[in-house]
Amino acid sequence: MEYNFREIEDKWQRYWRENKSYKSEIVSGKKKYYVLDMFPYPSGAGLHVGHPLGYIASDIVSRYKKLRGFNVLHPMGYDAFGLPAEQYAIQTGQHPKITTEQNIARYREQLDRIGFCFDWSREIRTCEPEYYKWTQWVFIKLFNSWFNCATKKAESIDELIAVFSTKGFNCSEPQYLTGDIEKAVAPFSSDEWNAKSEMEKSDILLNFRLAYLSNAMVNWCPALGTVLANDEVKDGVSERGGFPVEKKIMKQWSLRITAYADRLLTDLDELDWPDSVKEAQRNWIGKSEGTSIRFEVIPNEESNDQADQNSIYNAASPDTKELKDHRYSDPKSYSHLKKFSRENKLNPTEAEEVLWEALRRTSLGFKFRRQYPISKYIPDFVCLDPKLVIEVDGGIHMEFSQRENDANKNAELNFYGFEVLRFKNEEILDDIENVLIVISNRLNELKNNSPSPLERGLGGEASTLESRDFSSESTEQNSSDFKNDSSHKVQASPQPSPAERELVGDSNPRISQSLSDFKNDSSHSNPPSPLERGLGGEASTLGNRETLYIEVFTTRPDTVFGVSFVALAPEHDLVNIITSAEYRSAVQEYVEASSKKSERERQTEVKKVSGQFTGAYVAHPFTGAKIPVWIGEYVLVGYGTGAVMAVPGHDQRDYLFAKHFNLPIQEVVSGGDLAQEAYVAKEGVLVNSDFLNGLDVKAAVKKAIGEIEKRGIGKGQVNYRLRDAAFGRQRYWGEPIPIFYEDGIPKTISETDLPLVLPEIDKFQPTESGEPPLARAADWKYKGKFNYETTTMPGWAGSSWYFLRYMDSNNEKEFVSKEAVNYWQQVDFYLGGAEHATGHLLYVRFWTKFLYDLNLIPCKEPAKKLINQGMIQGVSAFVYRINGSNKFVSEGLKNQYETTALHVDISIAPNHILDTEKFKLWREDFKNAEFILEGDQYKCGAEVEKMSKSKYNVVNPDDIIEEYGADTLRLYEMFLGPLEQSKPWSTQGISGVHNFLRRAWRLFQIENGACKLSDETPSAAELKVLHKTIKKVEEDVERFSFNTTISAFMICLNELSDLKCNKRQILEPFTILLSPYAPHFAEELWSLLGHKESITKASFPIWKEEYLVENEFEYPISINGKVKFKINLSLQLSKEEVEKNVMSSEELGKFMQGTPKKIIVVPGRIVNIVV
RNA sequence: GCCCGGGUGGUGGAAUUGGUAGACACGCAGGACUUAAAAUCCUGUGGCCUUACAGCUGUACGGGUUCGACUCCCGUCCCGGGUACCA
Repeated sequence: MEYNFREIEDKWQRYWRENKSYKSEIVSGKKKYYVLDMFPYPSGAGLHVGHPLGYIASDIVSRYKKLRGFNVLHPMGYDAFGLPAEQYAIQTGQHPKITTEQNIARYREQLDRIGFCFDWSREIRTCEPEYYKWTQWVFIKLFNSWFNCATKKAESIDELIAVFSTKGFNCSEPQYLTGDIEKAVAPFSSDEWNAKSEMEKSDILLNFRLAYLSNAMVNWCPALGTVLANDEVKDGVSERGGFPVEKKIMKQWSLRITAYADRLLTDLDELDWPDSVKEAQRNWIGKSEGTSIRFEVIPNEESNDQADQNSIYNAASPDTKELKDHRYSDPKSYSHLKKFSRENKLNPTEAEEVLWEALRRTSLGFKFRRQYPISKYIPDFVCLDPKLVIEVDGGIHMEFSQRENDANKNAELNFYGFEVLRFKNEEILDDIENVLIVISNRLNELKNNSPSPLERGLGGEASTLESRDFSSESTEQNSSDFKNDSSHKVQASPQPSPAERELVGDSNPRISQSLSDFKNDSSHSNPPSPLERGLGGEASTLGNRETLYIEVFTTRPDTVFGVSFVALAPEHDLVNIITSAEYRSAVQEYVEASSKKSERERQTEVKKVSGQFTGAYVAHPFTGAKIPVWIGEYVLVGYGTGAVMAVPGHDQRDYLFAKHFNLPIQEVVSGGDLAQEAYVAKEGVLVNSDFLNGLDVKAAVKKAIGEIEKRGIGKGQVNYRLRDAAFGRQRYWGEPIPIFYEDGIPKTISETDLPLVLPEIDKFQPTESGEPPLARAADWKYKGKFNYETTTMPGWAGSSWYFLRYMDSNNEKEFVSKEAVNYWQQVDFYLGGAEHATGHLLYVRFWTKFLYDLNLIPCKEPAKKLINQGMIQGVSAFVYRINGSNKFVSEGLKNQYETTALHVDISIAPNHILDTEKFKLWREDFKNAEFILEGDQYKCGAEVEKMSKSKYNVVNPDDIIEEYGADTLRLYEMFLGPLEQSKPWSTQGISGVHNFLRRAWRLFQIENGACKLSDETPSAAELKVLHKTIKKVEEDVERFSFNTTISAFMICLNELSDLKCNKRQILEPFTILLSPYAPHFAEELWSLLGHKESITKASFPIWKEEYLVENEFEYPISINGKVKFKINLSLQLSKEEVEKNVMSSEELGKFMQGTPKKIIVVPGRIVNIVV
C-alpha cells in the first residue's frame, strides 16, 4: 500500500480535533514547558510559506517535550488590532472587525492544514473585549503607579499621594532621583500639597505616573494620521507604509518605560536570547555614563550694550525684542515661560493693573517690563537697568511654605543681579503714590551705586546667598506685612495646560542646586572659581552683567583640556541669548534653515558638516581660556543637555567640524595621529592636561570627575537614549484608553466598568476638525456625562502581556489566575522574528517587570529562551518591457534595448520560463503583448526579495500541501537549513524529503491495513543504528538544530534499509522519534502497528550506551598533518600500544622512512606522525 | 561610521570541545528494470593531473599560533542584519 498523505492527514487532523488531543491543563506536580510563537497579525494575504517556519519548529519542540513527559502549553492567537484593517475600513467603509474576522478564519484554515498541536481552546484575539478588557486593566494599573527610584520598582500612586500630604515632596530624596521629575516638579510641603487644587495635583501626579499625559515631541505621520513610537519609525518614514514622519509637539499619552531602563538593561544578562537581540536592546536603551560640566558664558561687551539700547530705549525690531525678552530666563524653559508670561499679562490682578498704569504714566526715567522671565521665574515687573524687580504679592504668600519659595526666588533674582521689592495688594490699591516713591528712591540709589555681580552675588554679600536658607532680609521684611489678601494672580488666571503650568513652580531645584554649588565654590577661596581664575582681572569691566552657563554632557571628562569649542543644538534656548550682534543674522539664518529641514532631510544629510559661530565665548572651567561657542546640527537638542564640549582631537564628529571650520585640534590623549584623524580610543596617556598629565584614560576620567564635582561645576550623570513610549494613536482600530475627563482632569474609569468597548461609528476617518475617529461617537460618555479619551492604544499594547493571558485565557474574573501563573510561570521557549528586537520584545519585558513589581506574577522576564527564525524570502520573476512599446524581451537580450523591469507572478513563470499565453491573460494591458524570445523561450529575470503580495512572489503553503502533503512541508522547511538563517524559498530538494517519507513507509511493509513486521530480537547492528539516531535526534532538538535531525532520520533510514530491517522493536521507536516532525505520518504508522492510543501519548525512547560502544576504530594515520592511510585498531589499546601498532604497520613504510621526530596519538581520534 | 552575524562543491547545507573537510539532500552523469516512459533501485560526483594506482590542491583573501586550523589570533575584502551625528 502506497503512502497516501491526503487521506492520512485528513484523518488525523479530524481525530485530533474530535479528541481534543492538544488541550492542556494544569497538572500539579507535573513539570511544565511553555512554548510560544509570536502570534500573527492576520493580514488579508493569508499565510505564505515563510510564516509556518517558526510554527513548525515550535510545534516540533512542543511535541518532543510532550514525549519527554512535560506538560506542554502551546497556544496560538491573533494580534488582531492593526493598521491594514483600518486602512481598508477607511477606503471601503467595511468595519475592521469584519475584515479581521475573515482574515482570521482564513489563517485558521491554513494553520489547521499543517497539523500543529496548538491548544485552540486558549485562543485569544487582542481585538475582542474579553481580551482587551485586561489590556485596559493593565493600563489602569500603570496609570495608578509610579516608579520608586530607591526601591527600583513600581509602587502605588496612592502611597505617593499619602506621602505628599504628610511630608510633601523634595526631589533630592533618593526615591525621586530621576532627571525628569527633578526638572518638572518643584518641591512642596505637605501643606502646600493639601492646598493645591485637584487640577494642580493631577498635573503633578502625571509626572510620576507610569502612564501619563504630557506635551511631548512625537513622531507624527500625516499620511497615517497618527503618532508612532520610535521603533515604528525607520529611516524617517513609517515602518508600515513608508510614509514620511515629522516631529511635532502634541499632547500625548506615554508609558514611562525609561523608569525601567536600568532594569531592562541589567536583566538582559541572565536571558538565553540571541546576542543580536540583546545587543540591539542594549544599544536601544543606550546607557552612557559621563558627567555634566557647566561652562560659564563670557559676557560680550559690545553685543550686550547694543542689545540693551535696542530693546529698552529704542523702538526694537521684533527679533531683537524677542531676544531681549529672555536674556535672563532659563533657556530650557523659555518657550513655556513665554506662554505663561503672555497669559499673565492678559490676566493681571487688580493691583498689578494699578501699578502698571502708575508706572507708565509717571516718568520715573526708567523702563519697566511686565511678566518678564528671569531664570525660571516670571516676576511681575522688571527694570533691566538698574536691575530691580517689583513683586506684587497675593494671598498665597501668607503660607509659610510660599514664603520659603519667595525666599528662594529672591535669592535667585539676586543671583542674576536683581534687587527685589515686594508689595502687598493693599499697599498698591490703598496708596499707589507711596509705592511709586519707594520704587523711585530705590532705583536712583541703585543707579548711583551699582556693585558688580561678583561683589553682590558672590563676595561681599554672602548673606544674600544665605538668604536662600529662608531667612533673607526681604522675606522677613515682607512677611511681617502679610495679612489678609485678595486672590493671587496664579489662582486667578485661567488654568493653563499641565505642561505649561508645571514649570511655574515658584522655585527651581536645578538652579538652586547649581547655586549652592557655586556658593560653596566661591565662598571658599580654594580652589579658585572659574570667575576668579579666568576672569578675575576683568572683574571690574564686567559691570552688572548676569552670569550664564552652558551645561554640556560628556562621557570623556578626561579630555576636558582638549576642548576647542562648545557646540549647541540649533534649537538650544541659549542660542538667541548669547549670540553677538555681529553674528545674529547669520545665526538666525542657520537656525531657521535647520528648523525647516524635515527629519528625513536631516538624517540623509548626516555627516555633512554644517555649523555657525555665535560670536559668543565661554570660559574653560579649568584654564579660563576663551572658548568659542558654535551652533551645529550635529548636536541634538533631545539628548543630554543639547550642548557638547567639542574635543576635536578625540571625537570624530568634533574633528570633522574643527577641520571644516579651521578650529584648533589639541591632543590630550597620546596614541593617535591627529593630522590624519581623531584618536577616539579610550586608551593612552593624558598630555597637555594640567593635573591629568601622565594618567591613563581610565584614571583621568575618574580624577576629572572628582575635580569637576569638587569645584561644583558639574556632576557624574547617566544618560539613556531610550525615550518614553508614545502610547496614544489617533486611530479607531485599537483598544480604547480607559480614561475619561472630569473638569479637564484625566481619570481612569472604574475597573468594574471594564471593558470600555470600542464604540460603533459611522466613518473611520478623523473628524473634520482633525480629532481622532472616536470623537465621532457622539453619545459615548462615561456615566452619561464625561468625555472619554479619544485616542486608542498602539498595536503593541495587546502583545505586551498576551503570554500571560494564554495561561488562563477564559478567565472572566482575573487577567490570569494566581494558580495558572504560578504553575506556568513564564515562557520556556519563545520563537519569532528578529524584527521585534527593539519593539515588542522590549515592551513585553517592561510590562512583565511592571506586573512583577505589583506582585501579580512571579517572574520578572517573559521568556527564558528566545530564538529568531530566519525569513524565507521569495524569488521574484521579472519581464522586461521595451520602453514605449508593448514588446517584452527575454532576460538574456534585455541589454540590447531600453527596458523597464516588471514583476510577473511566479505562478505563470514556472522555473522562470514565462508562459506567454497565461501572461497575456494575466492583466488586461498585456493582452496584446509581443515577445522577443531567446531560442523558443521567454526567460524571466530573477531576484531574491521579501515575500510579498505586491511582488507577486508569494508561495502559498496550501499549494505545497496539495502536492506533497503537510508532513513533507514540515520536514522540508526544517531541512532547508538552520532555523535562524534567512533563505530564499525554492522547491528544489523538496522531492528529497518527500522521498524519504515514501521510503520510510515502505520499510513498514503495510499490507491489508497492518504492518507485516517481525517480532524477532534485533541485531546488534540494527540496535546500534536505532540508538545512534535516538541520541542524535535528542541532542539536535535540544539545540534547535532541526535540519541535522532530518538528515539523521535519513541516515537511519538508509542504514536500516541496507540492513533490510523489518523488526518491530526497531521501527516502533523510530516512529516515535519521527512523530514530532511528521505527526500525521507517524500517527498512521503507529495505528497500523496496532496501537489504539495516539502516538502523542507515547514516550520518547531512551538511548543506551551499551548499544553504541565500538570495539574498534579506524584510525586515520596522518604524516605531517595529512591523512595517508587508515588502520583498524581496538579502542581498548593505550596510547603507547596504538603507537606501537602504527609504527609496526606495513603501510607506514610506503609513506615514510627512518625514525619520526614525534608521534601524537589521540585515542579514538587520530594519529599524527611528524617527520 | 559603529555594533552583531556570516563567507565551505553546480545548489541547500554538515563538521557540537583545534583532530579524517564536504555528512544528508538536490542537481548532474552512468547503469539496472521496462517495448518505452514514469516510478524504483545501483554506481559515480570539490578542483587539477592521471587509463589506473597515486599525487597535488582546496573552507573569501594575506599572514600567524599549533604535531594538526573551516574552527584560535592579527590584517584585508565582500555579503546580511541592527543602529546612527546619543557627545
